[in-house]
Amino acid sequence: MARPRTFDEERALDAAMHAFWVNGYEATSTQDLCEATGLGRSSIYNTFSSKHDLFRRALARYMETMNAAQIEILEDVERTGIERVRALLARIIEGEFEHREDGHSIGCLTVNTTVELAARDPEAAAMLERDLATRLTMLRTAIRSGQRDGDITAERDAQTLARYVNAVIGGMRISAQGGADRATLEAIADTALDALAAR
Amino acid sequence: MARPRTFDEERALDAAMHAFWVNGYEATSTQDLCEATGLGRSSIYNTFSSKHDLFRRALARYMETMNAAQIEILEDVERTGIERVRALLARIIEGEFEHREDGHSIGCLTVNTTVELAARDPEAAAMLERDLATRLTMLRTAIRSGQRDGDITAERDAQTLARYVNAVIGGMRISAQGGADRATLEAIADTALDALAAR
DNA sequence: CTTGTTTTGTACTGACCTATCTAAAATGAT
DNA sequence: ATCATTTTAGATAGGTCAGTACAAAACAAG
Repeated sequence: MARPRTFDEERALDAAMHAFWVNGYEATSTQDLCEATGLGRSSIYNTFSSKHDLFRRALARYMETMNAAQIEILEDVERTGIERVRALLARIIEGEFEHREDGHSIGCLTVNTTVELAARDPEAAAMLERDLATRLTMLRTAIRSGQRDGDITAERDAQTLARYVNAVIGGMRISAQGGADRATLEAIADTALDALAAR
Repeated sequence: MARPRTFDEERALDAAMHAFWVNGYEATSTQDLCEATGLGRSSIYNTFSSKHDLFRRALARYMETMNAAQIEILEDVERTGIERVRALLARIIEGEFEHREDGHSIGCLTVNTTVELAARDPEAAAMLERDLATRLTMLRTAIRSGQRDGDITAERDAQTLARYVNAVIGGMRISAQGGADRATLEAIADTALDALAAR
């Protein structure tokens, strides 16, 4: 019994997420967010109560969609453990070339947020910590599966290997943002997998 | 035949560099820079003509000091190739624990700048590109030395391995900023070296 | 001690920042 | 059609931003 919204909240959230993803938190003004979402200031502040709140929701949404895509790869029972990790790295390279702006990779919002905000925004830090934990769990599962099958080395425990793969992913994203081309990223991924292979 | 400066330009530059390093470019205001350096606005604008210019000089200084320290490790003829790379990774871990603020690692200014500015600041991007090239050259040299001695795998070319090590370093710095402790970083480094080892 | 030059502190400028306020517009329920 | 409620647009507020203007202070050279 009141005026209905003329916009889709999730579409607006996606647009805001993209804006933060491309330019970072500080460099994205509320004016930028209005233009990115197509909403007026009132609508934004009415729906998401502040810039910081909107960022939190955008980050949460990014984590959800990203992890949903990665869990499918890492729990794919059709593949062996190491093949799942290889597929994950391939997916990440693909993502770096899907999400570009002016010929540059925009990287990964969680990595970008770790760099920009983790030290001075406890809420963002807590979200990143939880997200890291779930990603490590997914990785550990795939890695343990590979260790059981014998194609991933059993000389290091799954948690260590998971943290290593996670770090390599972060490094690949930085490399992509630094201008690395596809062949370079693929070579990094291939080399990184050498450390996982059973020998 | 005029009033002399009462401050040391290089000390001021170091202080500014540290401020940018901790908080990033956008989140460091000119007021912050005054407080960090102890200079007044006039002195800052008189010496460094703008915030952006000061940032450029701070970044250049960071790159110089960082690369000077790393070249010593990577060209240490007392060590084999792989030991040099191992020493480099150990040095980087050490650095992550030397440079902290409120219990958080402040990471690496070049990585932070790649994330925050590379896409929209062509000058910073050019500096980062040159810096990457010199770091890859240093790494390649050490890696080639290890390949000649037989302790680094010859199955991948030195350039690929250099890019891999560089990516791992970036990933370790992200991990550190994300809260990884020393043992975790050391385990990542050890695992990463498995991909370099001749087998 | 005067003159010329540079540095320095402080006040200021105009733009942009996040966020709010106000009132008109829109719509479902009665 | 009227009412209650919400969304929306636009103006506004108060603060902070990078950068400048200006005059006082500090010093070296003569």
